[in-house]
Amino acid sequence: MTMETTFVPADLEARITDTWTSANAFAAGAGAREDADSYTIVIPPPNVTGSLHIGHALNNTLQDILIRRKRMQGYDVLWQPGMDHAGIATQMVVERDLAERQIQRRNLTRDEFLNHVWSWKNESGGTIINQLKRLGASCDWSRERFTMDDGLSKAVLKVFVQLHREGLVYKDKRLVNWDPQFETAISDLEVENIEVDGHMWHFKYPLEGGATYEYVEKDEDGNVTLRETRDYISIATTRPETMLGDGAVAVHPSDERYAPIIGKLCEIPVGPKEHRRLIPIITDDYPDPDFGSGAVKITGAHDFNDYQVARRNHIPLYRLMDTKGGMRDDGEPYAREAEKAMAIVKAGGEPDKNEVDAINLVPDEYRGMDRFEARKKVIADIDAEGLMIEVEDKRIMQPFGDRSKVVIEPMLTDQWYVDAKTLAKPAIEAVREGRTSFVPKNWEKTYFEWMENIEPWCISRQLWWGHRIPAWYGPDDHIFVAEDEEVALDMAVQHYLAHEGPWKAWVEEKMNDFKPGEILRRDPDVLDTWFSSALWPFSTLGWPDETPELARYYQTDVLVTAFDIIFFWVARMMMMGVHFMKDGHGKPVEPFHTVYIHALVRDEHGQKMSKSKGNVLDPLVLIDEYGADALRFTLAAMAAQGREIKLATQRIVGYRNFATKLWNAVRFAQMSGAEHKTDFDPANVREPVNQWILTEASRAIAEIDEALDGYRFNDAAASAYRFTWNLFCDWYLELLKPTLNGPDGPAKDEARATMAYVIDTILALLHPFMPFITEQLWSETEGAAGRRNVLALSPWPDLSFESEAAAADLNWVIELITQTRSVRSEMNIPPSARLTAVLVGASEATKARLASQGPVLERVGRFEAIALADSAPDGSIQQVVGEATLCLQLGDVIDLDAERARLAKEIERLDGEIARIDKKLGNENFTARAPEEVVQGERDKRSGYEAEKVKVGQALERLG
RNA sequence: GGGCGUGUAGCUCAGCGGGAGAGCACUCGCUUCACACGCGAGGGGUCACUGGUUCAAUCCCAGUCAUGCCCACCA
Repeated sequence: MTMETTFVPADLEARITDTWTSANAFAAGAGAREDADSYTIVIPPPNVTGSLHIGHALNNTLQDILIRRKRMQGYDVLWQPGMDHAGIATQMVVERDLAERQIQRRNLTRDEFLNHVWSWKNESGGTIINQLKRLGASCDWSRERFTMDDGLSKAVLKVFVQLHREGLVYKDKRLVNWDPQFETAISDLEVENIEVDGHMWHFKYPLEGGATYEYVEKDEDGNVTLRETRDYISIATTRPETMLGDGAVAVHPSDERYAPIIGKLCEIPVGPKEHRRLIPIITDDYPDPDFGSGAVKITGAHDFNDYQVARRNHIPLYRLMDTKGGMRDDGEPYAREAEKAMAIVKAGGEPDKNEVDAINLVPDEYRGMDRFEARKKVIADIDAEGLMIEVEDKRIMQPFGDRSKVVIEPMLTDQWYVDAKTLAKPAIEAVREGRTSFVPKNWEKTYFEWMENIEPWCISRQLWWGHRIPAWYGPDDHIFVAEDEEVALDMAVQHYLAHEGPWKAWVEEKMNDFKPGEILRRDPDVLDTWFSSALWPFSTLGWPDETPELARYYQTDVLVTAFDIIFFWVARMMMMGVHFMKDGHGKPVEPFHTVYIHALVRDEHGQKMSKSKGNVLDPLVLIDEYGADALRFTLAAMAAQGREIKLATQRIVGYRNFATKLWNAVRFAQMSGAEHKTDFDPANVREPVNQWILTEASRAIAEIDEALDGYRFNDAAASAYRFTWNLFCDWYLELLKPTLNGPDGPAKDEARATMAYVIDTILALLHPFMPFITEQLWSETEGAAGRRNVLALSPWPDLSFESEAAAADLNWVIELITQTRSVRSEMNIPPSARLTAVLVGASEATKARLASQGPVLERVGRFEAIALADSAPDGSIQQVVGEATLCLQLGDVIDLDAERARLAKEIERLDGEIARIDKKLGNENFTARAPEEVVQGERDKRSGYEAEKVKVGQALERLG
């Protein structure tokens, strides 16, 4: 076997992937022990339109680390992959695609369009799956699922129908967030509120018939600051175009300024003068008397606050806009429509929603106008009449669609809702009682906060791509919800036959000559994408069928995601999971017992990565350049809990170097005859250096296990890094060199075998982090080891080995060499110079160490020889190592002044330490109240420093 | 307005009651027979500020300042 000096990831990543594939290494249960527990993670399904960004890379790296370790530990592992159909995103992409071929969706039938989507999906969709494979994600790819698959669609239907039957899904007409670009409703979560520069316009709403009143303003002490006669009420608004739909003006009941005109009518100062609408001045607790003029226009159909006020006060809701956000262009001429509206106002009482909705209160000259154009015209018209009081510049919060980026309109429409409040209760309990817990724990607060204030979830979307709502409407618009049309039809027939009325005879007649679709119309809307995502942990396992996979792998273990998905997805999976999944006793089974929330990845300055800023790091480019292993290790090493990840390519370079280091260490071991023995037993190891590295390996394994069990990926990565580089490479391999270069014999054999064993341990420990290079190195050493398996299916290291004696020996060796190097550097002794040294005042133990470790010390410390002596030779540099003093004999070359200075500095340092401890020990409160072992520890440290100081002092004396 | 978080070496970050750490950057020295994507040795920090608890505080508590994010209906 020959290995290049540098590890080139691009050459072997594809090959290693093939190795895993042909070993079937990622299949559910691969390599599992008999009677193994299951370990399941469902992937957060990426959008079918998606491509791998750095957030995906982090998310899937962390999952893969968990999965690969559990697999190696012998669990029955399933990492369930798949994709989300991403309703709006996909429809958008396909529509754009079609537009390039001069095809408009509106010119296609629904089925034609859906065919286009499916063929787009088959040709261009799902590139992210291959990108995940490049990252090394060890999902069971044979089980890939798609939220629009037959099985998952069946789950969606069942859930919708059952929730409807239980009254937890219902249809309602209320204000929703409307996206005028996509012409669909969206949920609260899909709205981003962004602060933008805006204006607030103050207008006069004249009182009916030119009436006047005494307007009085007072300061806090009740002194009158303004008194004037007014024939108007002052209204402020950020959205003048909605004035056309005003239903009232509201003031606070305690606001004395307006008390004289409560119950009177005022005029909306827009539209043809002869048909200005009059609206009542009412009281409500909503207006804040201290804000603006204290009077608020109430536009119930176009503002969420106003909607509440309007409903409370029986004010009609006038819809002004069409689905594109333009001013309505339907109905009768404005004059006629305004009369209808006035008739309603005069009649009083609760207006019929549908009747009001049919009224188009947009003046004729505004009809069909874009909403922003209409705003300009309203302002200009009012200004021209002299009714504008002022324009205020103001930062305002404006809602935008998270996909379309256009301004969202509150719109009065019929939509389907999930009663989230009811479903949230048991989902809150599950977390409250610890059956599901968040890591880090503080995210539970965020979860509770949202779940306890949850609003009805709008689940219908006016799109074509998605799960079509299984609701059918009869000729009288009666709703029948069922899993298919046949059942719905049965329900309808029974319904109509059972109810006397105009439709009974009609149905009886149709029954004789039935044509599908003649009696029932299906709801055209589809469900919110997140509705199907909410079922992902069990729908992917076959539910509603009782499959073996469902029994085996549900409940899943941990869900790994970023905090921005808690509301969209985690909360909804919790709601659906506890509602639909029950154990044998009917108790809810949560979809996962742990939710691990990781950070968002930022650029190196903490800025959000975005195309416009040009600071996007593309994981695929990084993989090409540095290898998937380097990227993965970097992400893991930086994934500390509770902190965002500021990713700099410098770090990736550093971990690429780490991969190269590992590569060369194994290369060196191979060249040195490392022997991978399957029957290697640490208990039979005799040499201290080998016992020491096994002790350290054992510690590293324990650290990594503990860290990964606690989802502290960064700690695990740091332990693996330190052990591999700073202990194994920097010390162990160096210390082994004399033996490896020496004569054949038991010592060399043991070195070769131990070295090979520890390398296997390192490869296994690093495998979850760096699967490619470790798998490659594992196969490089195949011949000697007689490997049975790919590393991915090999056992996770399980070593408990400790030799205190060996650790003490080697720590002494390391200290001696380190100190000598330090002295060399300080005294400008060339690294190449081989020194002669004697050890003075050595204990029996140290003498024994010197005897056994002598050759190693000489080689690694670059000594000509180290002998024992009773006293320090003249003209030597002395350093205290433990209880002994090492004297470096330099003859004439020694710079006595420099050496005196060095020793004096050392004494100064020791004096400082001793003084600090004395201060502590001199404090009676400390000696009396601190734990005995802490006090004793300080005393021990003090005597150590004291002894060292004596020896350094002696060395100084000898210099004269 | 509510909630969560962060301020530690030039930079990016660990640590979190008893001797201030890592990586990168920096300085110095190395053609040491695995590796210059390397080896060795260093310099560099009133651990934001002010109080408090404690024998002991970078760490716990309170407040201040700075800074980031999430949620929210001030027209």
